[in-house]
Amino acid sequence: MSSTAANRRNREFDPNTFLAMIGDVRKILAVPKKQTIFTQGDEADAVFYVQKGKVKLTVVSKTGKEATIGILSEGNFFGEGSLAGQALRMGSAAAMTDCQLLRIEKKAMMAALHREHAFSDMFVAYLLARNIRYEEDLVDQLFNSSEKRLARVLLMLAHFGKEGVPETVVPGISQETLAEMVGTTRSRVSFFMNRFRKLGFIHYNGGLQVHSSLLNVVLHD
Amino acid sequence: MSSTAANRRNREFDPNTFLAMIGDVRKILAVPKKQTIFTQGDEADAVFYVQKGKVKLTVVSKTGKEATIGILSEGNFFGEGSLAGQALRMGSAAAMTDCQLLRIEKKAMMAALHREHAFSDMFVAYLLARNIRYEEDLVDQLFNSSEKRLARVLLMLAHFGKEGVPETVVPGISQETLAEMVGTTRSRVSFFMNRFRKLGFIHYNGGLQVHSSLLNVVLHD
DNA sequence: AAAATACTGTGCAAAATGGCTCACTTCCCG
DNA sequence: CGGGAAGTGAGCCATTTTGCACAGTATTTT
Repeated sequence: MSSTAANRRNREFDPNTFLAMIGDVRKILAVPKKQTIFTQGDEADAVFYVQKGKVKLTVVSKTGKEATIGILSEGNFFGEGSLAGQALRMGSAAAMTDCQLLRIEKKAMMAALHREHAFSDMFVAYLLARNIRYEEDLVDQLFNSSEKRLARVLLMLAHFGKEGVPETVVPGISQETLAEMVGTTRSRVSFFMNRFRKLGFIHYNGGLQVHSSLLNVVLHD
Repeated sequence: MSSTAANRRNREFDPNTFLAMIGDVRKILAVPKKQTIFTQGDEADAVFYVQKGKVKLTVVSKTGKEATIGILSEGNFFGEGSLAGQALRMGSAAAMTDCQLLRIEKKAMMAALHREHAFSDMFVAYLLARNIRYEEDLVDQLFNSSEKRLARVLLMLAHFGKEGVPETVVPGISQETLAEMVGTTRSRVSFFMNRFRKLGFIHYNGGLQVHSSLLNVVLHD
């Protein structure tokens, strides 16, 4: 459902229109896989827009635990906290694949939001979609067991519905990362993944294949 | 921190300016305590703005469990999902106290967002603040035990920092509701509340008093 | 004021989860 | 190519959490 929103956005605003609205085209970053984009505690003075690739957002707690807040694909913003007055990054961002990012200075972003109706409309649409997504994640945490949460994360990572493809591979994502997204331990993820595999919900073929029947885990009592 | 953002908003946009921007002043609702504002599954064709009072947002799962997504005070919007294309309400909203609400038709809202820069800026600021709040809630769920989550919820409900008041009373909120917000069972809430009381972190005086020392529960390992 | 309805404090057994450890397997880098 | 680092599958046990159940205490309602 968040992919639906993303598609809607992409139809209306291709990256080029986008760049024109911001004005400064020189701030396109090519970030290689695994490279850090910003770190928790850094000064926050810019917003990023993913043009290509996948970005992982993480937070580290005072006790050293790590959580993964989200994995963003093209068409998404991150680091928007800076626009709301957060002076420091509340989390870290890193490239999971080679990425092409647009770095937008806070000032330029706010100016564009004032100036361009279309841009502002688009950003509002993005924020609404993001809100919905966060709300869903939160509800998921409040309602479901770690097993169901894992199933849901896997389904979302598989990009179901995109072009009607019945199943898709998730690029090398570790059980550790899955555990951080689900909010549980790696051993638990290992345990459930094997259960899913034995039940035929997922399949290893070089990469990881998620079968849509995994939905049953989420939907069933 | 979300109250900080709310204050900032209120300084810049008082309800009257607001009304002028929307145009139609006749849609102010007076909602008595406990009354339902909308129900999960209803058609979603309007956004609401809290001018006065407290509103509780809840979601019911397929298995009948209930979760409380948030308790909103004045200065907040709710039901914005409708603007993002959600045709049906994903949750329910009910008045916890007598409320004064502004009901804004989806069309009027979107028109105002197009037309008025100031209004659009304000709404973007609101959405950013809301995003931050959701992210914090999510991180809290991923990191902390139910005891710490309860402590955090109590602290937020107590509106700390508002005018430097060291402690505040939470109006009649049941353990059941707290459990729904924290994502645990009522018996667990009862257990922790008593622990907090014995440790002097909270206090019953007719209403519930939350002492700032409760912060220690959240901060300590 | 009596009856009906919430709400709260506890207790307990069953289930789920967290936190480790250890042995293997893969993958990447020098 | 070899070694080291990272990732995975399993098992074990202490805690935490759930899911009831019940009795006592407020609150409302009539």
